[in-house]
Amino acid sequence: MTTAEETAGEAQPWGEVTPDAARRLLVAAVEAFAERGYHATTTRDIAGRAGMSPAALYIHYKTKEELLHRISRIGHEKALEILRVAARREGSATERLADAVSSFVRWHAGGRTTARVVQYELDSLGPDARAEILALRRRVDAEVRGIVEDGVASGEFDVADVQGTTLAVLSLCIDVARWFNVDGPRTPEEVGELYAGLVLRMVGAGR
Amino acid sequence: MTTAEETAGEAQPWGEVTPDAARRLLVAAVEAFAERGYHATTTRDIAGRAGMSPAALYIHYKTKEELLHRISRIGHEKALEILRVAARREGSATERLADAVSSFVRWHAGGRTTARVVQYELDSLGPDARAEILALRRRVDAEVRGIVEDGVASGEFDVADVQGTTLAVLSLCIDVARWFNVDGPRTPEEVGELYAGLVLRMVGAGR
DNA sequence: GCCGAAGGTGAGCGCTCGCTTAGCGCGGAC
DNA sequence: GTCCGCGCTAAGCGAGCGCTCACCTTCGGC
Repeated sequence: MTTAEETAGEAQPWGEVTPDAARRLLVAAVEAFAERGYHATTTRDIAGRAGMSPAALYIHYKTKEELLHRISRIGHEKALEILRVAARREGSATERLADAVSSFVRWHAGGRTTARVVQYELDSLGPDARAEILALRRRVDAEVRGIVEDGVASGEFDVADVQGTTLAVLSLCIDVARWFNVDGPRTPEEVGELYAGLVLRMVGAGR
Repeated sequence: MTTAEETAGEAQPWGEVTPDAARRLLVAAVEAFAERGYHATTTRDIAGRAGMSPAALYIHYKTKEELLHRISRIGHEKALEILRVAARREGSATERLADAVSSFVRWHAGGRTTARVVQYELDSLGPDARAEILALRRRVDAEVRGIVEDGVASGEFDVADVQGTTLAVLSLCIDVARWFNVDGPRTPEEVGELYAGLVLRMVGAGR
């Protein structure tokens, strides 16, 4: 039901997917997977949302799972890039962590449709695709852990369990995709600001 | 594959479900839903895990969805009870919040099988069942918010956005069910302790 | 003007799904 | 001993699934 407006919240989404018909199918799949879940979505539903016949899907994708795989990889790459930009900018560890959390949360809230699929449908992938995505997740974890370690080294942060705290920070951000409601009282920007402040407290910044 | 050991981590699970055959089916459904998700689980799989024929399921439950509904209600009631006990014990808001978080997290980590179904398969319920469960969730939220409000009133906590912070605390705890791994490096007790400390920092306790 | 490739459709295959139905075995009442 | 009723099974129904196949259109190159 929401085709243009909701996905427009994401910055130029899926621009790298060509040709046009393949992108329309992929966008339709993202919406359907986010609404109903991978297993509850039919190939007929995806094709119908894209305005095509059921058979058209198989011209551009070998299986329904390949669609999920493509969505998941592109989404994880986008998430990783967001964190890489925040981690590599100039500034203190405090500033970089706040930036990382607020932009990561904005992505999960604003692009909730995509983020839901990316974060919660991993188990529906086969072993090989799943392993590839898990490797991307470890790089996501490493980016955040790097900032936390920098802050501990510089004395800005006070963290006893770096790995556990990093896990908690990422977990907090990712779960936004589960509960965030576009019609709710908060904008993605507001949640990003709130969460950045909470995370700085979690790492003991500014004590 | 894991029948006795994993569910044994939960305290006397599903003791209220009778008769015995109905309980065995329900436990089998919890395991299957947690492993594969509701839509990817077949009624034949559930019956098979319980050592019965596919038709046996329909003697005790009207539909597959009724199984999920029962699991979800019992699970939410258990979660709510855990928080009620922590919220109503004697002690400062700081002590009660730490208790609530650590016991809530222990439940999500130790009973990850159940918690996964309870927290992540809500969308697979029909509108009526879903509305009933959402009412239980609001009560869960109210319990935690009550503790946070008490802490703010007594001056123990420093929280600008009580509702938003409560949401974040619950979100952090719930997401444990997604990432916790029984074979991982941490016990449920360790995660509970770690998270209680992080949450106290989030609410600005002991500054 | 003709041709081949690319991109699409309508029909439908084989299969498995949730669920139903007819009937079997067996323990307790009398 | 007989019979009832409960708990269960074997078999299978109609429907909808992922996916395929034979065929049709459109269009750039020559």
